[in-house]
Amino acid sequence: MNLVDFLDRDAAVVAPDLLGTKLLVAGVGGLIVETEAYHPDDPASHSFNGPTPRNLVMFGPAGFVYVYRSYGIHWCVNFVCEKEGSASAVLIRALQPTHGISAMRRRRGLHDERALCSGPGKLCEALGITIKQSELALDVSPYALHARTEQSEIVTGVRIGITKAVDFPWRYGLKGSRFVSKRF
DNA sequence: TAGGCGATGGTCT
DNA sequence: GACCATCGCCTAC
Repeated sequence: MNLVDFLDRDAAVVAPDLLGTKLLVAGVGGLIVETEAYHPDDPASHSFNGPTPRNLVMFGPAGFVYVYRSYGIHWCVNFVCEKEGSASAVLIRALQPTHGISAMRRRRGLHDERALCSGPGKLCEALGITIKQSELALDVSPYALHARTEQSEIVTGVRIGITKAVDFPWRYGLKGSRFVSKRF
């Protein structure tokens, strides 16, 4: 697929469309089972208050990766979407591990496969994503994103862990997946 | 299974 | 100096 065309759309369209695609970082990763959309005019979005050194990549073209530190401890990874008007992105919240599971277990210090990537901070640790992997293109090594092979049923819900615009249903998950961070 | 809470540091005001 | 797009451990049931 053409990655830039795929991502250069409304975040609320891209987010559910990403479910079932395969994200790999240096060969380690799995199927995306949970995402959240963040809109340009969304008070909960990092881009809402305009560009800063941290979020600048969100104001660039679609197809790039935005990594930030959350709660001073964790890393979270976003895909930059269309920039029409301002900036938008999709937060990747959970993966179903398929590739490099032994490497993920080593990084996470965990055996339970379900807990390896069931949250934005967890999947970054499992895939080895830090600020060093921010502002890189998604279609260039070490990143790779592969189109899904079959259409999947999608469930929606309210976003998690935010304090603003809490009632927009911009959280998307693969129906019935055991690998999401919280049940819908 | 569900809810409370401490750890911890970059970013912005 | 305050704010957090979290996690994991601990309780209570």
